[in-house]
Amino acid sequence: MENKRMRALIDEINAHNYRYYVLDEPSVSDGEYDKLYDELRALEVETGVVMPDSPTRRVGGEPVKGFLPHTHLSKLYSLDKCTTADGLRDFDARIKRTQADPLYSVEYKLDGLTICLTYENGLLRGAATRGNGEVGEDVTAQVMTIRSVPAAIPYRGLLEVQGEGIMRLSAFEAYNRTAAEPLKNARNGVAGAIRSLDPAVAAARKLDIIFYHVNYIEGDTLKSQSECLSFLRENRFKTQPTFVSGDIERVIGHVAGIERNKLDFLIDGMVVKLEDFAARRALGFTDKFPRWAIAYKFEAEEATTTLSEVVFNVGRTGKLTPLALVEPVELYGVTVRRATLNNMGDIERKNVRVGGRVFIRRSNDVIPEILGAADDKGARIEAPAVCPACGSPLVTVGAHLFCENEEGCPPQITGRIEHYASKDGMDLVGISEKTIAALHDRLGVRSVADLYLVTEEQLRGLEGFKDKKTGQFFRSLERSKRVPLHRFVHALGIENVGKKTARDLAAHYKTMEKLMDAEAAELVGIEDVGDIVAASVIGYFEKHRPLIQRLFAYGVRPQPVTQAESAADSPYAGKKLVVTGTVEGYGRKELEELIRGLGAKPQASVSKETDLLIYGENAGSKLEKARELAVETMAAAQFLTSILDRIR
DNA sequence: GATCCTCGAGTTCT
DNA sequence: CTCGAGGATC
Repeated sequence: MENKRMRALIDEINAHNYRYYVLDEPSVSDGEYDKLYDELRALEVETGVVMPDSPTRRVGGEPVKGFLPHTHLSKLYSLDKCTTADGLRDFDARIKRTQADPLYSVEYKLDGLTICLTYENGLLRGAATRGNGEVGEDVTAQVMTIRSVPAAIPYRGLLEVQGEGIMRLSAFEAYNRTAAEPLKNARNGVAGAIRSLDPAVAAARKLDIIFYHVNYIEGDTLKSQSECLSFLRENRFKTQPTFVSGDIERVIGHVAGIERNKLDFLIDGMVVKLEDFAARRALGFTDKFPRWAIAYKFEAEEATTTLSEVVFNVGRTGKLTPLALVEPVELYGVTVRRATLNNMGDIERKNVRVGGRVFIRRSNDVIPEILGAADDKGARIEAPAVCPACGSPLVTVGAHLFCENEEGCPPQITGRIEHYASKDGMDLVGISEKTIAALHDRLGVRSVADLYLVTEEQLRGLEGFKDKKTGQFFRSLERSKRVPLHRFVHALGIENVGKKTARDLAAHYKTMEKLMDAEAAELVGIEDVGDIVAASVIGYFEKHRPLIQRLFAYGVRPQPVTQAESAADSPYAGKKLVVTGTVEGYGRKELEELIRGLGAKPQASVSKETDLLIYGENAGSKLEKARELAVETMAAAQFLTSILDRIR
């Protein structure tokens, strides 16, 4: 009985919320609304039942301990961009090479935080940030506090929708009128709130969210952007008006006519997308961007400031990078004190001088960049004659200056150790930049091999190294002794050998011993390895064989990544997996082999014991059954992406 | 030899 | 993200 009344109350309150927060057409007085809400809350307390789409879940709840990773159902791409009308004309020309009469839809490029919502059976399952496009962070508790996010929708299938979380300027100003600590700008207002572990922060900022894309829908039933937007609206998502035209000149006119300062939210440009989905599919994607959309970005906010000094930093490769220190200046809410100047050529081109004024902006609103000189005052910037860190003579290679004192130049030594310890290298958790500096200065650590000679007694002598950090230090080093070969090769920091080339080399040679004896002819035979990379590899081992032998002596044994060994740390190890549907490029047998290779068990049918169902094209009853039994599911394409590292 | 794409290396601030 | 440069391709 109570349940029935609760259901009715929830539906009524959600309907009022929808009209108020999404349609902006209030339908009840505050008093009436509060009455319904209080009655619902009382019933929930009485029965101890809180339904999944209850509005009382929106108040924020307890702070969370940390963000869990969330894997998106399909990859979220970023957009290619341009800053001029000609950029849009080029885009139009590229499209017209393959599409006869393209139709474009144009919308605001909102300046906030991209958020991705997953719905299943009509209920909000979770919310995540964009992250790297494949894996984001689960921010469900934070996003739940946004009133325009529907807790329940009419559509029943599996759905992932994408929107931009924003803080309206009116909300931003209202917040700052009373806040103890005012926000610097509306964008930081959203990003900070969503990234705060305490959902109450998000609740207090009165955020909003506007949707523009269906990232995943069962059966791919949508045919165009306008259908996509109608679908979103029918399912109670807030959308923005779009401008549609097939004439790029009209698109340019529309974009030029936008009056940013009349809007109640921040935008940093306009997005032009191909309207028709079949046309989009025909164009496809580059590695990073869809070929069927482009972001036209407005000029970034610029400021002028005084360049007070130029210092030269030395990196792990010995490369000197000029860094401009400027009078602190506010740009998009953060105080900028430094900006890179890349190289001497860059300084010449920009004609900047110490003591003179310079134009500065944050490129892509993130990394500070000096655009050029704003006056002709100040003193010329001279290239240093010797290394600022060690006093050695310098050489010029291409556009850059280098210090060749590999063994005796402190920033080069610590830089190499930092690279070795980095996440993509040996992943020495707890051996940070600071720790490495202390090891270098206080304990005389001069190479990555020296790390393994540090004693507990020595470490405890350093500031801040009590039980916890000391334990972590030695555990990290111990763990590193069984690192996969490709990570070890990357960690060495061989010139021109990064993550991808390290992987290729490891896959080809299988063991460190064979790689160390590699010959030029064979190296060049490997795809994407040419004369220069081959010479780097051979040169490295000629010089550093003793270092590697020391590492071997201390117990470092890089592991060839065979299937059996990759299984141990596979996230799928020991899990029961079922495959359904067809997967392009893979036979059923091959997939089963792949699954075994991950240390998982392939099964024929879905049961409640199943850990994960992987579905390809034309998936049928197994997928339905998995949903019924609440078995986790994953698109085949995504599964394959997630194990890319382990296939070779 | 020019052009496109991809990779490596270095980049700021909170 | 941006730059410069290596590799592949025509």
